[in-house]
Amino acid sequence: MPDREWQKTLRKNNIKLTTSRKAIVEVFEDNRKHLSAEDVHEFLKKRNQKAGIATVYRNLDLLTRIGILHRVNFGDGKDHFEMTHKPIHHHHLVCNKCGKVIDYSEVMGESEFVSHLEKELSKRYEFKIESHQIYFYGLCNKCR
Amino acid sequence: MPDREWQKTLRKNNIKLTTSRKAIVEVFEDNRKHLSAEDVHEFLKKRNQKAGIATVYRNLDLLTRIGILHRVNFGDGKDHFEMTHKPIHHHHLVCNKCGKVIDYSEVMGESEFVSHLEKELSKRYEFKIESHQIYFYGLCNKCR
DNA sequence: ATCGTTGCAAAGGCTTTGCAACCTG
DNA sequence: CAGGTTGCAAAGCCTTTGCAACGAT
Repeated sequence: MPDREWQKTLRKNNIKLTTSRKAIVEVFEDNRKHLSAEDVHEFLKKRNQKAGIATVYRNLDLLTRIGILHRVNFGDGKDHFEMTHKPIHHHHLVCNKCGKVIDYSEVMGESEFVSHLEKELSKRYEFKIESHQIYFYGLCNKCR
Repeated sequence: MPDREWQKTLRKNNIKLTTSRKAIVEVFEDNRKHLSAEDVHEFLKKRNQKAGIATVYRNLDLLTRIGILHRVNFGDGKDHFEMTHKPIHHHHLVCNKCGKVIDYSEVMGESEFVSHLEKELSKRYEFKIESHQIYFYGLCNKCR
């Protein structure tokens, strides 16, 4: 089986492919969602691939630093992570009442507009933009 | 002196205008920035309007719930707050290296585009959108 | 064999909470 | 005067860290 993209990234950064590390990335591959450290920890337990919670934190941080994961924040007091290379680039809708998070993507013209914004801002502030996140907050269909 | 807008909001929600509460909002009025609870606490000390840190937290939360403040997150592990009704609506650029945050506004076409997005998303997900936030991450001019 | 990585438990940082005293409307 | 609000200290949560044992290259 050929290396997956993220394994190349590990090698390129001289990072070892340990059992826990591999298992953690696989949780995200099988679970295309924004998981908290505790979520990941739980998923690993279910698969009998237990890793200490400290290991989970250390790896989420490391994988974020080298660009395999993204850190997102929904205002619930903990960090969440998701794979950077999802099939489709997306953003989030967060319910202010129940905390539910909806991923959305493919709104017509959005990516073009974001490119326009990035170009304008990087020029205006001499800022090298590497990523962006858009959040909409409100009430979901159940909470309205 | 006529009531300021936020004082009406307090009254409307049956919330008392206490000394600490007033002082906290004034910190934001004089300091149009994204402050953490600790920042606010410090500013109050400087003005000899000390309030316990718990009071600061409780009020930041309350003021956020009734819409006078907005909660923003820059990935530094603590919440930051800013006045909702700034003279100009704005978003943030966050430096991944030094953590510096730049407020920006008035990029041509941005507000029109966001309205378009909101309309589309609220229809698609039956979601009542109340606010939004856009973050760009990258390297500031000093860190590049 | 080397040096990164792991687990555990302890420590740390931010935020929330219980409770009695206090203050606003 | 009633009920919201405050201060203080303790407790709660999420996250990080020290250190010895372990494991990938």
